[in-house]
Amino acid sequence: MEKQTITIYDVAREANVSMATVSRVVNGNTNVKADTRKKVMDVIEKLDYRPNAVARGLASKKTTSVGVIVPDVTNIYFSSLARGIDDVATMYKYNIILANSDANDQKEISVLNNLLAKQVDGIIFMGNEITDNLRAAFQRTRVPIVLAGSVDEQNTNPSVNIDYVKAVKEEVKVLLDHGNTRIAFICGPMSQAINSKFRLLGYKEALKEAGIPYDENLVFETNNKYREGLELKDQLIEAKATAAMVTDDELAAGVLNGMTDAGIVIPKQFELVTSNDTKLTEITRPTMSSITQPLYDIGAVAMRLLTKLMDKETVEDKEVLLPFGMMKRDSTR
Amino acid sequence: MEKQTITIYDVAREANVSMATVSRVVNGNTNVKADTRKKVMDVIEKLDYRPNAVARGLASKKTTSVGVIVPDVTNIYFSSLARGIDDVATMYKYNIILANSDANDQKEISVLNNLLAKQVDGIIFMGNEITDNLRAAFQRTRVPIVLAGSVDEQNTNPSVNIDYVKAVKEEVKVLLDHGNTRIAFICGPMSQAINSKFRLLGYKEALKEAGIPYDENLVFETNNKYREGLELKDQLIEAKATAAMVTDDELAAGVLNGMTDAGIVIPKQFELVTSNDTKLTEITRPTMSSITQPLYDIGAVAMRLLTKLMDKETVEDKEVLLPFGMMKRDSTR
DNA sequence: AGCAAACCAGTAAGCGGTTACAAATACATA
DNA sequence: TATGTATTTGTAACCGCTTACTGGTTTGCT
Repeated sequence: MEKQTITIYDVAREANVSMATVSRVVNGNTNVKADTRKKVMDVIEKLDYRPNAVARGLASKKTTSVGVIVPDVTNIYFSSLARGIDDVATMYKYNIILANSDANDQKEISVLNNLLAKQVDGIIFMGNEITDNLRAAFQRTRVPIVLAGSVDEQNTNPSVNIDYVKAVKEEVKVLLDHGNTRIAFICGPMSQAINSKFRLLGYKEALKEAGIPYDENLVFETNNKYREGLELKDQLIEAKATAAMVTDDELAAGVLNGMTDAGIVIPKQFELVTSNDTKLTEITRPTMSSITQPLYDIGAVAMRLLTKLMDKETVEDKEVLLPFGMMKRDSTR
Repeated sequence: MEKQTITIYDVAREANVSMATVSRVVNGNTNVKADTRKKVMDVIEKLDYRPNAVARGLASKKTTSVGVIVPDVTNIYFSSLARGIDDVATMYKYNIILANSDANDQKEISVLNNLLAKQVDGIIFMGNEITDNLRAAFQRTRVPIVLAGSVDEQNTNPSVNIDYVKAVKEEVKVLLDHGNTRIAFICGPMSQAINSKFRLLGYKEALKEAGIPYDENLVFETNNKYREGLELKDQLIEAKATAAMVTDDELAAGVLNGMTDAGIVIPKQFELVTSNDTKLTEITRPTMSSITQPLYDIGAVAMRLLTKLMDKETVEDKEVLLPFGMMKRDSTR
């Protein structure tokens, strides 16, 4: 009892016009007389006709789908971006094909190829490490790709971010102003440019301007996991850190709770600043001061940028930096 | 300089075979002589040929894409499910087209139609309120649809869940065992069957067995937002509640922090149990006791079920209930 | 009225694959 | 060697839609 699908032919027959005409009204082509249009629309309505997007895609070479590559949707930083992407995509009649990559080079490439095979019209990539392989794969396709909340030191692709160097620098300065001289820098994988080339730089610059020597023992590289943050307390104490700049909220929550559990009073004895201003910053106790980033907007702007690229509009500014801010909450004095 | 794509024809020509043969080797059809296969594979390799999934989809009427409708990816409960779905989908060579619905009837229906127009092979639906309109739309298509972490009282679609009635009942019993007699039930929209028909029922049953009368004033309906939980403190105090069963972790975090901010010591003066065992339960202080649900697995199993349905395998058990548990943390005594 | 321009609608050739069916080749057996 | 069968491969129709091109109607203007 396969319910057979009705095609453009059925509509054409029923409306006594050619399929070309039906196609025209479906696509809003203006070269159709008003009453013909009406007649066709009525039949479409009556037959509950819905054009087959696959056939359309094949014929027009546009699928109105964009691929979204994300390390892990479960991470609220990325899901926030994804939400912005989806909303704007919907606005422009695109669908998103979402794929988790676990920030794994191999997966990223296989996922990318997969997406390209599906003929997506564009791709939004999140994940901060752009390996040479990946960059090469990016280059090999003519499908526009934009990076969201992710930097590539070589800037081969359009991207939407905030100025991480400056943001970190300013927050570290706040910490310095409070009299801290031993400020820890707790970040994700240094293999990611965003950490090693940008945020760390901001941290160093702030120290430098304050005339405080950079101390490697105050730098902690992690995998951005809550649990890792939790377990950092002893090292932090041993390093005599009195404050920390953390690059991920989950990680920061771990650090916060770990220190608190160790009996350290925050912010009195230890100040902490995090980076992404996700919901988590409000949920922890004490709440966490943070660099504020317009996460949703980063996604939204990236998608908007992508639509322009897909329409072959010329975009002047391919490297968008959105404004950031600082939100003081209870983890700083 | 449009980099032209290479098609199955190019491969056929280059390998001196017909396109049918190429198609066969690409699809792993066994009716191909070993050396022909080799020859074709070499050309595919050499030309870096990747079959056009859209054309394939049109010809074979299978897109290897499944639609995933989710209220909001930003909610960690749903993103956890989504992650399970994606992983299993990838395992079975499917891609997921993700769409946020904001749990809004209108959007859900438009998104559904959209997905169907894209010819997805199946759909996973999350969102607990299945309106008649939506149910009708579900019924109208022959594309298999499974509900993940979402119930429909009328059970018109296969689904994967835990036994919410029982889970809530057991947790409330724990609270009762601790001597609480005024236990609040704080939930999301009652328009969602999962709250009004299942969890509330579990709550009532537990009370009944304990011989405690049901008191409407102890039931709080919200929209599952952190902020709402935060603001519930006065009402909770006024209702003389000494414990609460909460149906969403973000909401619970709000309640927890609200009460704490109001000077109530948890769990000494107020006990709290939440429902989804997401990362949040570990991040709050005190940590939150929770019903444990295999969120990732619910998504994974739902997707696996869907693959069976898409393959037209007969599935005996269309209403999967996964095991749940209880995790005692610091928000209960 | 006559003719060009503007407007509408139809025809048919793809888009890049899958697949039923036919044809060709290989292999086995008598 | 002839014949039957099994195995490979090729041919071509079709999936449902877009769109270039063509031709028929209207409309506007002299």
